[in-house]
Amino acid sequence: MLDAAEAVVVEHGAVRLTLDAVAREAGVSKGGVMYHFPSKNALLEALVARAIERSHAAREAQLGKLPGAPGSALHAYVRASINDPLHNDRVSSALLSVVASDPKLMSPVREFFAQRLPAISEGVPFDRAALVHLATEGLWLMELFRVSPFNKTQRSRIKQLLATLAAEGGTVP
Amino acid sequence: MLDAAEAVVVEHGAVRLTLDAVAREAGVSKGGVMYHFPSKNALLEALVARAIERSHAAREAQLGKLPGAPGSALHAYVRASINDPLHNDRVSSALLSVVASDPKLMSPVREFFAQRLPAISEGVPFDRAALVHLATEGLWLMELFRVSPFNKTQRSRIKQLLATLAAEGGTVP
DNA sequence: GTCTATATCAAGATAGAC
DNA sequence: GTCTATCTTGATATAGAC
Repeated sequence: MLDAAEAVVVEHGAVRLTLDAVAREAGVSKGGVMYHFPSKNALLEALVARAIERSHAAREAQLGKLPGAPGSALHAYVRASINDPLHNDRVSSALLSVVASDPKLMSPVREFFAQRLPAISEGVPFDRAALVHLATEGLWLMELFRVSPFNKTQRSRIKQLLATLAAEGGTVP
Repeated sequence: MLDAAEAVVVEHGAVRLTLDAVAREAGVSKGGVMYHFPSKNALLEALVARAIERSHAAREAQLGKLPGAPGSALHAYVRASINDPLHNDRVSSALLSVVASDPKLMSPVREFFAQRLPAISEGVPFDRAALVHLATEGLWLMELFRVSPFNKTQRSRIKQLLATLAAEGGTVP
């Protein structure tokens, strides 16, 4: 059922995430959908929770692949965030614009960000953690809204730059 | 009329930017609103254009206040973006979530970003321009969505860091 | 130019049969 | 658990009077 909802969101955007559309996609009727989710907000909440969980998992996975040095948590975060568009990104992307307009739906997202900062900052000076975090998030969000002005070459250069900064710091010319 | 629409957007969010609400705020009737804007999308387009224009003007204003050294365009951009919440930010904030779900409305925004990058990159190495740009945009967007995990102290430290990097570059520890 | 009245529609939600 | 049918609401948009 959530899979069907995600499919709708990815395909048509979250604005057109209607109970009808989910029902059609899932091969059931509206009534069937509303048995599982008493309201549309409940459905959105579940989608948000899932996206957060996946994002967390992606970061953990990257962390497992890196040797445990200072800055590795930050580095893992960068690697997990800057990737070729993954399924979860497409879902988050479409979701964000709808979720953002409802403070109640945003609150788990806010908490997610609040908890992530200390986790990725571990063993790294504040300036470095903040800068890398903000730039990574900036790229992610700009790509989410499809307003990133960087081309493929520039993007991979940025990717490299952020990875280096995350792992060792460095000088910005 | 646009002022009324902005007032509604700021106060109740763009989701509730209805023709009724605009009419009430402007002190006219729905018919009156629709005389000026044939459709709701036309109204949104006008709001987007206005927000873009103001954003551009804010940057120009900062640029005028800085001595013309290499990196001053980037520095001016940082100063214009990182400020205590201005009226235009509140409008953009509320607008973005609605506009983002309509590619047609997003296209002027996309163009704005594309044209801004070369403007603020002038006379600055790519790495520095990209990093500062992304981090600034990251902070702006996170604050837009109220998910920034930084407190007041941290924020002003970041502000200082970005200003320094924009103006002279530097070392990230 | 601005108003009122109305058409039209899409969507969330409810109730009760099966 | 899932379906159909129906209610209700809120919003865009149109038509035509003033």
